[in-house]
Amino acid sequence: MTTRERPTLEAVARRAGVSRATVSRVVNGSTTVAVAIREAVNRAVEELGYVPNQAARSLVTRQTDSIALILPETANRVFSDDLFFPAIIRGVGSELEAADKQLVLMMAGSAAGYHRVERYAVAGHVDGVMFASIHGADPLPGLLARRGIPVICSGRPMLADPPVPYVDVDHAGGVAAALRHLITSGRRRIATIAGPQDMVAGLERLTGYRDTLQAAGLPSLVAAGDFTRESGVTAMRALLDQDSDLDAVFAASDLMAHGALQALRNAGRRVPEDVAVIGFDDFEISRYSDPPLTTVRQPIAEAGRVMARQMLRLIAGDPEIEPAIILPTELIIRTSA
Amino acid sequence: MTTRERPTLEAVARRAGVSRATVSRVVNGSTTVAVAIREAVNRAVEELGYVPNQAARSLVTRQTDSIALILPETANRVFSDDLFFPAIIRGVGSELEAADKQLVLMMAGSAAGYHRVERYAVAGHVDGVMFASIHGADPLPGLLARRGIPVICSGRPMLADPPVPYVDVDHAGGVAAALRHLITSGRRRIATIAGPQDMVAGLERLTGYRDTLQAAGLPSLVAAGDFTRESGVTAMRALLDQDSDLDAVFAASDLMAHGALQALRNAGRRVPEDVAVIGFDDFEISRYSDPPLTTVRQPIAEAGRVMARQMLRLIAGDPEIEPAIILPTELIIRTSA
DNA sequence: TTGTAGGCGTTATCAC
DNA sequence: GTGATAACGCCTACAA
Repeated sequence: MTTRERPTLEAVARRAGVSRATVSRVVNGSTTVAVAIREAVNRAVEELGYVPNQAARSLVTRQTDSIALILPETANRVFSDDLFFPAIIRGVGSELEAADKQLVLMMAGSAAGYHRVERYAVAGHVDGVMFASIHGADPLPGLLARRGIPVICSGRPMLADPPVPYVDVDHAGGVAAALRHLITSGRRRIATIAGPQDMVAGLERLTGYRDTLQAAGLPSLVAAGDFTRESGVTAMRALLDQDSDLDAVFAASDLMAHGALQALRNAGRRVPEDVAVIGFDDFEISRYSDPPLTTVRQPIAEAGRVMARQMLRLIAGDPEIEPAIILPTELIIRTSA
Repeated sequence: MTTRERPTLEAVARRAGVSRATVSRVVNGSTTVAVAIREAVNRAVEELGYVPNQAARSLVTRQTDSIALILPETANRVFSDDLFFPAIIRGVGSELEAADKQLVLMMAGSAAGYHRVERYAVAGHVDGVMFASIHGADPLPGLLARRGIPVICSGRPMLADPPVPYVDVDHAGGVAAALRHLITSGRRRIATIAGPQDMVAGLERLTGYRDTLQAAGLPSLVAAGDFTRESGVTAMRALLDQDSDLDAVFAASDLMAHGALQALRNAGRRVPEDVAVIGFDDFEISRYSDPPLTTVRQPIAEAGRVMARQMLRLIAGDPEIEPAIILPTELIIRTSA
């Protein structure tokens, strides 16, 4: 390991025969430097392999050019086979890359991790913080915002002392479209597998289900899930126990829908002949399920992109950040319903 | 947004009626501070909500307590439905969390992104750099190592000017076990869907296939893939075109195996009756495929954990880092073969 | 257009 | 034990 001493501005200046200030100007792209000198400096930078020390730089500029994305989950949940996080990371990443900002991903599943994240952000390690999802009345977004740190949430924060701008999708509209499709095709005993009720996405999809069925004068039947495939299997079994004649299920996530498909198959039900199934997400794999899944598509990657864009505006000091942006959802009809 | 001024050491010192040096000692947990003073300082820290400025701190300590994990792919590839990256991130993340280090994930798919990553690391933003996978003769690991930055790779780097320590799995052993299983169960026309040949994982699995078949005196039949499901579909079709009587396929990744299952079904072949299929990875979803996939399990998350552990030792200055650690693979027999 | 000099917030080396 | 004080490497008025 060649622990070569890292050259400083000073070293470059000496080599180029100019002052530190001039080197700094060239490095930062100032236009008020004579061409000859600029070239001499650039040559010296090249020869020495000079790269500015980030700590020294941000000590004075108070900027780091990197932005955090908080995943308030354990690594195990974030990167299991749930494709929500990957999609949002993809969206955020592409947008920040275009802006030449560095994305700093942070998993904050444990209490310790949570605290580390807070300190990390407050310590000025990043210029802003985005939240990929929010559990319950999470105090962190408000806390950081109060510290003067730019914050944007994906998903409406349930609590936000200083209101934090957010990006979300139209849960209610998507659910309503799904249920209308089921009702129109003659289904009358429509159950749901709900998502976790400490998350806005889980709450709003369940509310949408209840409201729509009530308006249609149909009974509702609810089983609890947590967005995972396993919980879908369990919930589907519970639903069949409660009403063996149900003819449709709306699952609040694609993974739970896949679990439901599996449980239905094991119970000897045909999909969609006996029971129609609709999910929510439209992950890639839902095109390959057996049968291919009818589902509500939510533009997760797009939400990530929009969130990153809002963050960049916030950091740039744009005073007119929309307090909320709601992206549309769309029913994708395949075979399962 | 309450842009409250961030308190400094100075402010805390004034409030507690001590010097900056003493506050620094307390904050950093020095034991040589009188109890009464320590408490006074802690109170002041609490009241002011003081958090050390990371830039100032690392300017002098030359440490950041964060470690980068480079994903040399576009965000689209990293977080598609390929579960390799999530697994390695999970492993690395859990280990670093335990060590109270911050994991900084960086996607470096584009040339620009690649360059940004290099600068980011050289600028001293992180204490060390891990590579999640390596394409071809990637110069970056060696380049960073030459700069004196601690580097660990997952997967043997093909090029490493100063040799870089790495963690990998036993590709050859896994492939051999898979092929032995096929041969033992009577298969004689065993094809393979190879992975990308610019990656060690792709290379070694193909080599393992060729060597084992040759030793068994069986013919080999190879189609190229790139680890994705789609490439698996295409490759399987090509293989059937070349030898419609083949009776087994070894795919170098689970996703390609899934693609192969799909293509075989579409071609009217039964699995495993007509054609046996074996994959490589053992992702969660492979337990749910139709039929459940026989596959070579590689301990990806464990590789991530080991890699992180080596990195921590490297940073701590441990002089005895193993140049290579190879983790075992295991054949998981399900239904497809 | 270029150079000088002060300061960003910490840590660490000294005396006291 | 505690307090001055000098770095750490860079940016940026301000002067020249």
